[in-house]
Amino acid sequence: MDKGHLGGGGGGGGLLALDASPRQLGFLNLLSPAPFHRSMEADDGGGGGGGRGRRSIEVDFFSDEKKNMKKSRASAGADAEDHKDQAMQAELSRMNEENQRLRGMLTQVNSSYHALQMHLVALMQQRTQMPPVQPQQPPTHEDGKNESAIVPRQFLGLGPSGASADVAEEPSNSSTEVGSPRRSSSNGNEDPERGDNPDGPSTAGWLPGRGMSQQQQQQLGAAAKGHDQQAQEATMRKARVSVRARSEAPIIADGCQWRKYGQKMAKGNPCPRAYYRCTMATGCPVRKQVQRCAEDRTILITTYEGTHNHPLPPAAMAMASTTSAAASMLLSGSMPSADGAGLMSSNFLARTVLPCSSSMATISASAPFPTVTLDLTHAPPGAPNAMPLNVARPHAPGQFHVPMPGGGMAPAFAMPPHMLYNQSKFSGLQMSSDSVDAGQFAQPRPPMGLPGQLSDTVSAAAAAITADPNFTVALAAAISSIMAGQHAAGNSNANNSNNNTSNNNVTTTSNNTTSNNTNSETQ
DNA sequence: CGATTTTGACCGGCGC
DNA sequence: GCGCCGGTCAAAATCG
Repeated sequence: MDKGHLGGGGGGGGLLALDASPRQLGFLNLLSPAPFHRSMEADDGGGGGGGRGRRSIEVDFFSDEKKNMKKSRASAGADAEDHKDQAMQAELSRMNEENQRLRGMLTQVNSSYHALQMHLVALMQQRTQMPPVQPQQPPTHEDGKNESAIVPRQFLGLGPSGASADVAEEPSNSSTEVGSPRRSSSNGNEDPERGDNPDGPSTAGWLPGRGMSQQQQQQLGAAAKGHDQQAQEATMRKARVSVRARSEAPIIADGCQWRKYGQKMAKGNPCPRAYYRCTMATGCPVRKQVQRCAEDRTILITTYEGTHNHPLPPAAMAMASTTSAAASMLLSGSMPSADGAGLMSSNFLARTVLPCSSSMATISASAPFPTVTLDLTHAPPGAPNAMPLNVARPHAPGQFHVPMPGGGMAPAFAMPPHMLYNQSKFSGLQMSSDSVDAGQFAQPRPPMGLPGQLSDTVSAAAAAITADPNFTVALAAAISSIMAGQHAAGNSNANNSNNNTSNNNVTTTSNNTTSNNTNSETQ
């Protein structure tokens, strides 16, 4: 299906798919010959039937170059055609050079990304094969032993299926879902994976929402674990990851293919909320809600729910991993209600995301579902439209807003930015010099050893790219997911050190009930 | 023709 | 029990 690449394939609707196909995904396709651009739809949703009436907008990050060329052309004027030609050619050649350099940079970035990706996969595999109880785990964390066993899996595959299926079969991260929908009616049955796991309605991760929960939960209960499991599962289904990013596009390009299945006017927000379902695989439980912020319509709020149950392209994996990671954090006991814990995980997330976007990570307890919010609305340093958003954003009582060092607020943990990388267990990422470049990318700075002009060019390119919410989201997702993996692995460390007590607190919230083995539930 | 979007209707949860 | 609201379904429309 090459039809729509985006948003669900664009198909009938003519939607441009910002999101979808890996091919088009800017983040991954930095190397593509065509200028880095993304297409987008203007306007949220509204529109009349089936994509008609929709208009698409192409955003070209190199448009400035084009403009400049035009300008130069105009200035040349009629008087000197020769000069004009010469100037044009000079300009062109210069542009070509810059282009090549940019491509080189992009190649580097890409390779860095792949390196990260590989590392992530390696980590995931390690975690998968790792025995439940880790040797280094501090003895003190008694309750945590379950977690230690579990969390990694959550990272790998939050879902029930994740426990078994993911290890053996799934190449990518995937597996179960964090949150989830309810009614499966059509989907549930079709799900191929479910067929594979007969025992697990529960396993499948995607449980038909409302209606099903009872029946299947009954089955589950009978099967074994009982209420705890049920509760946990429920929580899993409900855990959500919300990403706030500045984007004119109707949806964030996260590398997945989405199909819109509904749109509703949400109370208190003039902008409609759109509901999307992942269509990369039949029966994929992942859904997302897209809505513009009522206060600032340039901000796109994308809420992910669930974990993909199919292999994902790298780009999609980043976001998918993030949702899993975030959910795992939620489930690992660091709930919002738990002060220390929430703060801890919030900070963790914040630190995770910080490097690339100076954003905020928020964990919301007030929401109906445990939600981790990644606020990427703060453009990276050097980015054109950096606008503090949090100012306008009301802080709900139940939410923890973790100030990011780059965000103008006092750092939760007083540590120099560079420490964030290291202390965030970023060491794992620094497997190659290239990875470091990724960091550069995140925090634009003049590349070393590059000529002045080039460095400017690179900075500009970096700024342009990082300014793209899609990129920041993807990068943030990748990093956060990796970190989450570390976190999960070292859960004993992270949680134990700070959250041990939190486990107790967790119980108060419905969310928290899930703290135990999520994965095992499947069987 | 197949895939997708749109949109009204439906369902279930929740608060009163 | 009733109404509100969020989320989903599914028929119709549309596009490539």
